[in-house]
Amino acid sequence: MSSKSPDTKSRLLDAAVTLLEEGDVTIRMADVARAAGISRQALYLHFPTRADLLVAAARHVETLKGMEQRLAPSRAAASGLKRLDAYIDAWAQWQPEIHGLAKVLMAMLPTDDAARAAWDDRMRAHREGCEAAVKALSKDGALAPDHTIRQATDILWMLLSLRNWELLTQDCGWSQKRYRDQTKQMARHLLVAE
Amino acid sequence: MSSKSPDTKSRLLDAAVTLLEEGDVTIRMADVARAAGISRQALYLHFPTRADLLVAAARHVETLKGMEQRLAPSRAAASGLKRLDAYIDAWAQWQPEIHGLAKVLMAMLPTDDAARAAWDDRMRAHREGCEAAVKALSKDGALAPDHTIRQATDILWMLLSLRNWELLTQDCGWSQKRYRDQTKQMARHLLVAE
DNA sequence: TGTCAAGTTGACATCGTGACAAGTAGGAAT
DNA sequence: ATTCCTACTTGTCACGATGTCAACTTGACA
Repeated sequence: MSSKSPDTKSRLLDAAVTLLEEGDVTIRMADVARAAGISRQALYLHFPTRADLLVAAARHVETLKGMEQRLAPSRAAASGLKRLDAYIDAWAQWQPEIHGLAKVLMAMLPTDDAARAAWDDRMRAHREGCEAAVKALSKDGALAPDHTIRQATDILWMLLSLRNWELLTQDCGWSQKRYRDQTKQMARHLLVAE
Repeated sequence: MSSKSPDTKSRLLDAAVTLLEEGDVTIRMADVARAAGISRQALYLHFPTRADLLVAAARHVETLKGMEQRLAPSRAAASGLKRLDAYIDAWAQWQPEIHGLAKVLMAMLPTDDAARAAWDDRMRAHREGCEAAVKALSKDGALAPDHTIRQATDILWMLLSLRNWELLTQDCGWSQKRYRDQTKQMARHLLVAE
């Protein structure tokens, strides 16, 4: 599969991720190649299109930053409520780190199918996390009775969307801590039975 | 100000809006010109850049569809709660109509300053609507005590964001009615004192 | 020594934006 | 009747970014 030189490939991905994290939204193939110290043409040997590169970068950043480990506290939580809180903790910490990349990917969604696929893939993974939290609540009998599992998952997924994080922290100027605490509280109001 | 031929200009805007509503995301200057029945170059006489055109289209669509009138029921509402509901009604009806345009504009936000300005302008107007609803609630003593006006406005604004509408109706498959009713209910849970 | 993988340079096609120039049709001014 | 102006025409061109193609180099391995 991934022939070529593996370290060059990851050097390219690292370079892409770094540029994206710096907020370079108009990231060009030439930029990434230069940042990784190879020629623009060689970049095409590893990633045939710009979309391929960005999609790979999106996956790379997750393994790079150990998303799995961060979710461990949530999975291990004793109660549904704690699981929900722990998931929101992990997610709130995660969001600013992937913001640069997410912005670029989001901008590509309307026009680029590959970006759309990568995005949907990541969002589905996130949705599963939401669903697990909702199910844990339900198991405890803590889920508000006016919601099905499906519907509650929809709501939590919406509440925790990247866009909402962006809106509250960037546009409304909420601090990271405030985002986290308020979001937890909102999740409770929306999902948890009194 | 707007010299040239006024009817050509609005024909161009109509054409742009129509194309955008059809969901043509990769809308090109040539497409709009052709749809309006003039040459591509003439289009540049009216709108110097693509961003100018799209920004004008964004403003055009609001006057075209009478956003002002639709907000009348909200403004006239007798209680804070009714005002909130009426505002959500108007907004829920509005969102699908501007979705195509909003998608294109949103895609331009990261790179285009003019698009950013137009977007911020629209969002600020929307935010003022949210704030008015929150203030009406507060006046009735119906606002949940753990929120300032500012904070409650932030939350309502987030809840009613276009992205959330998109997420719930497109990705989660909620019907328009369900979006409306659920959103009303969520707004109550988040903002209204019990 | 020959071969293969990974990269190099350089030229090129394509597409959309936007600038620029020169020409034309029709109406209004004097 | 002529002149001027406005809105529009056609045509050309520069630019920037993506992606393709061909020919050459270099280092490792067998």
